[in-house]
Amino acid sequence: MARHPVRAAGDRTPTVYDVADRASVSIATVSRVLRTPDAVREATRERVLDAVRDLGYVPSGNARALAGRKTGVIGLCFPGHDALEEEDRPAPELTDGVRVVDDRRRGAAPQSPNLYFDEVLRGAEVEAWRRGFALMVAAGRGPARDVIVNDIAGRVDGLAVLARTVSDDLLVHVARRLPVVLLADAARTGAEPPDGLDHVSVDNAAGMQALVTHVVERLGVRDLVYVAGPADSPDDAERQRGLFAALDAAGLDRAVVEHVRGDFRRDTGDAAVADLLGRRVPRALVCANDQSALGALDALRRRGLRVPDDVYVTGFDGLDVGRFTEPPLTTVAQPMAELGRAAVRAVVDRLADPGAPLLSSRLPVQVLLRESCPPVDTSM
Amino acid sequence: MARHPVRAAGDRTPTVYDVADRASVSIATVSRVLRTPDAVREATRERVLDAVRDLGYVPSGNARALAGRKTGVIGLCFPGHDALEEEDRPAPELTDGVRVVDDRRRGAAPQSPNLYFDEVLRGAEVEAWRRGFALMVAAGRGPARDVIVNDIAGRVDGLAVLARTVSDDLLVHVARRLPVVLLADAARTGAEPPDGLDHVSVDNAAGMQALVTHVVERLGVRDLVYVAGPADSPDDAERQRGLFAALDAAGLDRAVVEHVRGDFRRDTGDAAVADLLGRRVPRALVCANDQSALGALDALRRRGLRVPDDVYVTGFDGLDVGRFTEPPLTTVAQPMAELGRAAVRAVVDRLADPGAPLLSSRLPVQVLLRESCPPVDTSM
DNA sequence: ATGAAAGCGCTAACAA
DNA sequence: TTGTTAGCGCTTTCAT
Repeated sequence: MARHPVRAAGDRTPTVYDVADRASVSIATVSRVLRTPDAVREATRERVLDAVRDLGYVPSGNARALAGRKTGVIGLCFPGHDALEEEDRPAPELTDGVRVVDDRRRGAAPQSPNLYFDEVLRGAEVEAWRRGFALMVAAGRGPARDVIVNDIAGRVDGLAVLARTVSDDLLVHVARRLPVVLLADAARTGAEPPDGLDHVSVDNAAGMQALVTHVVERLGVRDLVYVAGPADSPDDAERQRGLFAALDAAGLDRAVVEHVRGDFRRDTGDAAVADLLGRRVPRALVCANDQSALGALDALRRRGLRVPDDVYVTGFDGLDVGRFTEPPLTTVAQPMAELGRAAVRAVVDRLADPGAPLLSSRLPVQVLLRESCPPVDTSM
Repeated sequence: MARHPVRAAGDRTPTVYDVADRASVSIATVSRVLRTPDAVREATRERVLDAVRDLGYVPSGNARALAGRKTGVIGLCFPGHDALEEEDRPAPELTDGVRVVDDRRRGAAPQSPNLYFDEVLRGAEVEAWRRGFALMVAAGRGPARDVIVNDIAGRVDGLAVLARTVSDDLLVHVARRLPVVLLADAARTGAEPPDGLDHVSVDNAAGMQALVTHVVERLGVRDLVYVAGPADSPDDAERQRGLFAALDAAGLDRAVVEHVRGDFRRDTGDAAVADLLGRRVPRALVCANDQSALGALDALRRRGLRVPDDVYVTGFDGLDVGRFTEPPLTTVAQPMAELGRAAVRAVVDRLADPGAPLLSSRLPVQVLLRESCPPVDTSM
């Protein structure tokens, strides 16, 4: 068994010139063999391919991109993965020991990593592959964010950026060089979104409106509490708009709805709700996202309240876990993977036709009625 | 509001030369301002920066990488996302309609996308960011796989590849050009893993052994069924090794264990188990992964069998959903994100010291005992 | 502190 | 069918 890396430390990585030499052809022919094989006589091609094999030649993507004026890469930037960025854990243990731990339920469930971005990323990856592009990702954290985005912008053909990842200024700056599409940029409070960019987002407001309409009109609930997200979240703002729209349409006073300010995380959903429940128990708890709803479910269970019999609970996002909770969680499913795909599609389209009119698409959402807030009132 | 993209269709993207012209300096100075700002007089620097701003200049990463002989990018290759690759769904609807659907539990749960890779990717991304690298991903599908990997290999400084993504030949080929680390390459059946590469994997065998030891020794189970994975899965092979090791150590005949061949997917776990249960009901169902275990849970519930009272069920992977099932799923948690981080770390280390001895590390796993197969027998 | 000039490894005319 | 030759946009000595 080898005791050292495949590549000897002193090896210079071979270039077209090396291959050309070894195959006794010009570098142009080497290039042709790789890019347009049919334009080369069979025998020559074989010789070149052999040389490639013998030398372990891998063409430099950078040189190729430079000469060809395109990279074949699309960049995807989104905010950092919160769960992992905070804890600065120790180096992993490399022991062979297997710990066996009692992990039965105790207290509130810890925050799980944000699955939202994972799915967007997955969708983007799939679409990029289909279109023959590679994908470069940067989940920005901290001040280095702008630097890295700028950096990435210089190595791709187009960029998809999730809202609020980087400053608008930077966005506009790089958009002068390459196509940029903005993802999930919900209605902003105050500032206008950067102009001149393609947008792809999800219809938060309509989804929440449909859900709440179901709750108040179909289930006849008059007493509900909204467990909000962070005050500065555009997503939350949009969802609240939908909430109010539904109330208005049903002729309900907005004041009937109490707001509990959460932060989209599971433990807060839990804490905020636990606090609220000490005072009063509404008929329905409409949560701004699934994580909070999961927290609420936990809090309710610990207080011995039954869902949906005593309280209806709804979430928003459509996380997979929602199908496995007890009871399964009613929610509004966002087409997250679809969002990623649509983003890549938008970039590629813009690349193909730089002059096309600006795109601003909203992907439809879906209300999934499950046991935590069922299609009809089954509590009687 | 703008009705056209920021970048006018005819704009040539500005280069160092344009910036240099506008700032009345040489291109060398422009480069210095960007790379080593302190080596430039303040006034000059300002002028250059202004020009950068005015022109919307973003340096070409490719040119930079070419001249600098390094890209600052690490590549990550893994097998395609199965869930999405199969269905070739229609273009998304762009209507504003919100569908409201009854999504209450009916029958087996559909397959959810493979969360395994998502987490590895997340870990890799975090570590890459920390080390100042960008990450380029390719989830290969189909025959184009090798092509794209080769392609990516040409545009990164190092590569992390999940086992079985591409042919060994290709792996060895590209490893001659840059550092390659192989991920989760479990013991193979037959062929030797490519030599001369760094390896990072997870201790499948030890994990399964610890889990089964618990089942047979602590819980005293003698009648168990193993719901296996695909016959060609090295992961499954390792887990089976662990299973047998535990049986041997407990003095149990391997023949007491019936194998049900599954394929790691939720619906098969369900189908295979449903079939089995028609014939006999063992005391414990040891599943090769969590997805199958989830399917098993479903099948058991539909037959009115109680977990853990009638049957113990265990999984393997440590997916987050396992904490929310009824009952919560006992499993072996793989440090998936850690795997991604370790991979990037290995690549970066190899880059730093090409001559270092080969790395072959196994990350420890953790047995999580939850209600589906608890620490002690509580059924009496 | 700044400039001139030589590449980095490849593609794409244009010639032959 | 194959070779010659300009760049692609940047970094980096080496001078000045």
